[in-house]
Amino acid sequence: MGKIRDQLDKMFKETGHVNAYFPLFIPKSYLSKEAAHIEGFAKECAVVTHHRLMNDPNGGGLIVDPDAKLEEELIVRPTSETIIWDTYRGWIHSYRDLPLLINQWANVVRWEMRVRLFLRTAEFLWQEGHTAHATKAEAVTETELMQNIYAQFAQEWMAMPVIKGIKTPNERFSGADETYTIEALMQDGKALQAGTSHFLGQNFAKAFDVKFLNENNVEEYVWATSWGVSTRLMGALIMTHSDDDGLVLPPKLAPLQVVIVPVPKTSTEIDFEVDKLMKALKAKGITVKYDTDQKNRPGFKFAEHELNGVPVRVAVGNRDLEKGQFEIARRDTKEKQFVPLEGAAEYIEQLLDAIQDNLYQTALKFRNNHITKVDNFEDFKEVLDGKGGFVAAHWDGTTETEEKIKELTKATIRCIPLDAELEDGKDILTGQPSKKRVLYARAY
RNA sequence: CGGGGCGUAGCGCAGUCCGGUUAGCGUACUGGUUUGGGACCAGGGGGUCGCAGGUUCGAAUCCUGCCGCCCCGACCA
Repeated sequence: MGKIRDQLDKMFKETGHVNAYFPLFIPKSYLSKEAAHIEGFAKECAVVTHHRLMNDPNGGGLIVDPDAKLEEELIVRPTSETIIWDTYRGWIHSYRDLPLLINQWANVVRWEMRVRLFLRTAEFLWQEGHTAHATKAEAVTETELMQNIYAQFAQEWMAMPVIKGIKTPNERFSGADETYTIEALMQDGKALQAGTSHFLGQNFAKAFDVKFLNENNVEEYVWATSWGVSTRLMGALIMTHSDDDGLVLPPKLAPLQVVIVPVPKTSTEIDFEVDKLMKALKAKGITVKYDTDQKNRPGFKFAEHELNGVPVRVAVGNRDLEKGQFEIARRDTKEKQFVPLEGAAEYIEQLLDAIQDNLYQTALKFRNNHITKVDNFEDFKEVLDGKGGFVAAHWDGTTETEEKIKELTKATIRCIPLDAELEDGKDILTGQPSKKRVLYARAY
């Protein structure tokens, strides 16, 4: 997560955003100010009702002190729009205060009924950007910019292809006018929403009365966006690349990029060559570890580092030294190559790039092979139950149809792709006319 | 809250149906020999068998109640 956070943070800052931190507790009254917003989150809020514990006079141990009830309950933030917009009211008065481009890294709580490691946990770390703009066009541009940054990060850093699209009204963020999404496909054929960017219109500005004077001295409500990705990305990373031998990490995000395993054990000659290689790698900014742990044998170490997804393994023993070479293995394909001692660092540098690229290409091929066009409901069900993945089908644009299909098949509309071609067709369920295909899938 | 499953050594498990030696195996631990794909030999320790009642000469095992965890359903990034 460290490298994920650092890189995203860098990309946010490069686009003019600054970090800030807002309170964990949100007074209940704030949350209720935006109607759609509270409707979406009310069912999954952790609520603070008391501020003190005491010893049970009947000997039952620690209990909540009934006399310490709060006048107004506090909600552990499920997201921070309300408390941030309440704050923005005091910060924004003039067009000169805009745009306001703030991001925060924070833990949030959504009291889910069912949790799933990495993908859906009651508490999770995420970043949430909250921006305020003078015009609608500028806010929409910001929303699209952040979707693009997420897509770029997913593809260039996580080696995970994503589809950029917008959500249907039904799947939209509570309180948004439009939700932009990046959708990924996991190896089991299920889709995963990997990041969202919301155009909030003036909904929160109106709910929290955030106005500014424009250049013509006319008072207007400000336009808003919010956008976020979470530790869910770690789940996405794991489920996109891993295999039966364990994790497979893209070199750009691997905490450890190269591990060197001495075999049979360390010796002065091996140490000498390894030291040279490590210096050369470090000079290139490559993270490397020399695994001199005496407890385990080389075979164990090989397996262990594969399990942990280390992209490149270098093995070196006396036999190699006699031949003046290292054995270099890549995690993604398991291929081994003997490489001369001189120039090994350059070889590894290129290999890391090759692995990064190969992971992306492999995932892209899989994803593209799992987008299936269907034109009737029978085929639709067959693809969902068999092949899985995204199903590109015509939709009549109504929430009723979307929900009916969800009820019948458990598939939801993941997004309306931004690059969807205009094409006359008929809704697979109702036969009503449709102008473009949307992507359905069973999703996490 | 409904349906299903599981609680036995630090961790992972067998034993429970059909009650009966001292409750066992793997791993971890210690020592030595090893080390080119998850080593071998030896050693010793480690347990209120989830909790509470009950049946019985005798309960990890049968009965009743309770507690905890996991999976599936309604929710969701």
